Amino acid sequence: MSKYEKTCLIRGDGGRAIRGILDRIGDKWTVLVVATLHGGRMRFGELLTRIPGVSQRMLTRTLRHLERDGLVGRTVYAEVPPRVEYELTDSGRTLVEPAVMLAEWAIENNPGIEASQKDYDERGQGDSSP
Amino acid sequence: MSKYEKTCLIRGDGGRAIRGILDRIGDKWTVLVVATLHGGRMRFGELLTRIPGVSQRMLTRTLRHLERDGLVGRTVYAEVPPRVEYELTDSGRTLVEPAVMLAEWAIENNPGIEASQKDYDERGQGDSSP
DNA sequence: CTGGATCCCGCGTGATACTG
DNA sequence: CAGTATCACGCGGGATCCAG
Repeated sequence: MSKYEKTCLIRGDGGRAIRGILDRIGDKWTVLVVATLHGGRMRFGELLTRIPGVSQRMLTRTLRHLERDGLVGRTVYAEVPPRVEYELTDSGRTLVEPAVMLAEWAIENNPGIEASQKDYDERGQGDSSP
Repeated sequence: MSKYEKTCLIRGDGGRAIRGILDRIGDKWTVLVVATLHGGRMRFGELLTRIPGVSQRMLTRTLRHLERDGLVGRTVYAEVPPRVEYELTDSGRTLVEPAVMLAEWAIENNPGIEASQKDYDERGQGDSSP
């Protein structure tokens, strides 16, 4: 029995666990937030700046979800100009590793995948006309 | 510089690569299909049976996407009762490994995450009433 | 058996404006 | 600066019917 079959992604739960995680990190911003936060604790505005394209709303949502999951810690400073800082929890940090695995795979395979897509798309058009 | 910073998920592309992959495997069925297909080549109906809850439409869609990405191979047998078999390509197989990483993480951390969620949700309710 | 076509709903996502 | 509220849109994804 291989290592894969042991873990095998789908267990008795029909893949509930893995699906739960994928629902979480599969959304548009979670991974980028975690990745950015991996650089260290930082405040809301900084995240907003560092993550290109994210909206306030989405950043807030994502952070709340991560907080709820116990992957990100939130610290509010009772100051006149409000300051809130976020940081990965220990749990959150453990997520970075598998995420990096995936990222490495992604970076390595993206060219091939895009090529394959292009190939696939072109083939679909030019096969019926001689 | 740590290994993470080297790969760092967000590169010059602002996370395009990783986001591309996440868009792919982040959908509801891709990972389960890949995981199931990791058990060996099998036909459409078999996948439909093995993956609980997936609809015909979604299975077809997912397989098409994976095929387009070059992660899954599709073989059609010109028989009277149509038979189509799917199997992971070499590229597809390389995806299994990082996916398993994630799955292991998911299975290991799911309990903690769900506990954290429950905790978070309860805290939100009972803090204002003395 | 395989899988395309259609209809339909809910939710994720984003733009904008407002509050503390 | 941090966060919420509201609205509007598009797409994922399920059910169902039809075709080769």
